Amino acid sequence: MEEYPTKQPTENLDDPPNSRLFVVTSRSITEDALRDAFSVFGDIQGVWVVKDKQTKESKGICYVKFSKSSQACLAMEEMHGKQLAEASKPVKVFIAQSRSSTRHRDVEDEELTRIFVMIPKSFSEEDLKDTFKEYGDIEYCVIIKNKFTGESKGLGYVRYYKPSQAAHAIENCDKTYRAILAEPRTKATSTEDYSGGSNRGEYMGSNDTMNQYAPPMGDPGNYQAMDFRSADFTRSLMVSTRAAVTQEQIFALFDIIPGMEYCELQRDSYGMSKGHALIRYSNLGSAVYAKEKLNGFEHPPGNRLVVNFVDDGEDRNSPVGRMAMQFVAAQMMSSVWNGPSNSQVMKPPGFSSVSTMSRVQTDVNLPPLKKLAPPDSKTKERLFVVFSPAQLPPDVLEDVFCRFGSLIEVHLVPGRKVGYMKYAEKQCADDALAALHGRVVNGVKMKPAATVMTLTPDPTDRPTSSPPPDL
DNA sequence: CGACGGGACGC
DNA sequence: CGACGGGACGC
Repeated sequence: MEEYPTKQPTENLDDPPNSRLFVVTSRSITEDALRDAFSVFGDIQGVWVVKDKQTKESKGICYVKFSKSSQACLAMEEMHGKQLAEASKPVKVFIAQSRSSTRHRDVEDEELTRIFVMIPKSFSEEDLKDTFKEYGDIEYCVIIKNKFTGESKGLGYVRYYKPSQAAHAIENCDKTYRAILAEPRTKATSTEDYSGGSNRGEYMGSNDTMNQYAPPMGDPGNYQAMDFRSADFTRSLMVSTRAAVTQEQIFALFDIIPGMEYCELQRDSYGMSKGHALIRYSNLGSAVYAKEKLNGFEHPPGNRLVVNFVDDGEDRNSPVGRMAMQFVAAQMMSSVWNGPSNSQVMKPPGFSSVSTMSRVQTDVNLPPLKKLAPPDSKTKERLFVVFSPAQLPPDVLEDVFCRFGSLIEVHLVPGRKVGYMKYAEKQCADDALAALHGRVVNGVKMKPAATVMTLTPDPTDRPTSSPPPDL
């Protein structure tokens, strides 16, 4: 009759996301008491009371895993503050931090009540509300619009009052909405007041510009003393990656440069990498230096990281920015020679040769690199490319296919040996096709072919010359 | 304040 | 031979 196994594999703890509770309670509360109290809210997959290794006594902490996030959220909402037994202290109930996360602050309702959805461009905020109100009371709906034209970008936010409502929406709404929990806004400007009612005032009370929710992850070490360190010079970087990387990998890489105060890989609702990480250093120099050295760094090999400043309109090439960077560089060099002046570990092997290696080996005589066309360029031609024996990494493909000009985007079909190269000019696509058909890059044979555009193009736009070879 | 076990897959 | 993703908030 083991309906509810107490154990489950570690890899299921966060699946689905936010389906596990962190419960702080009296040390006297037993697993059975917890199970009794929480099982009415859903299917419990496991209960674990954390005990002292030696004494085997409960530490007053436990985890309760549900099969669904909505069940866990409901249990949290209903049980928080309740007494599980006579004379026991009221329980505190939170959604457990995912096991892969290194953060230590509680998961707040703020992070669990807003969803992010893809909607038809024709949707008004009223339509959005009407669609999602069946899952719970909505505090507000917002559609992301073009700032100038006011046209919808087909994306929206829905804020519910309770985490269980947001979870319910994510679990049950039509898949085409692709509902996920919204990432909290990154800049804590905090004076938002959508409701007129309950004031979400967690951010109030901090009257300086230091960031309130930065876990002190890096060790600022000796560099705090430098003149460049001040809230005014605090700078953030955005790291983009196309291949999967872990939070730990990004952390380790950017922690090489002293002064990292914040590092978070942004995740989607399934806990996978979304391809972006936010890094913040305590000072401008470290941020400038990190971008200088790590932009283009391949990690893992073949996956080029792109590092940019989070755009705030500041000029990084200002004399003070360069001085700040040189200051950090000098500190790091001296630390390499003299040994670390603090607990920080410097540089991985090959650090100095960042981004100097070519990642493309081919017999094709390639033209030089060309800039990509802007992402919003209209696609005039797509090449359908078949790879053998396997796909090439997207950054390698971008490197190769951009060289004929006007490349907008590389798109690989997941799990298949094919992909698309989008071009803003037909001639460029034709040139790439002619130069690359049947050629080998990094041991992979490529067979690009022109595709039929679904949106019928202007006939005057299609020259009759140079038909695709070999087809 | 209050954060992560014990035991060991299966053809 | 082969075939279709994505996605972020005026401070």
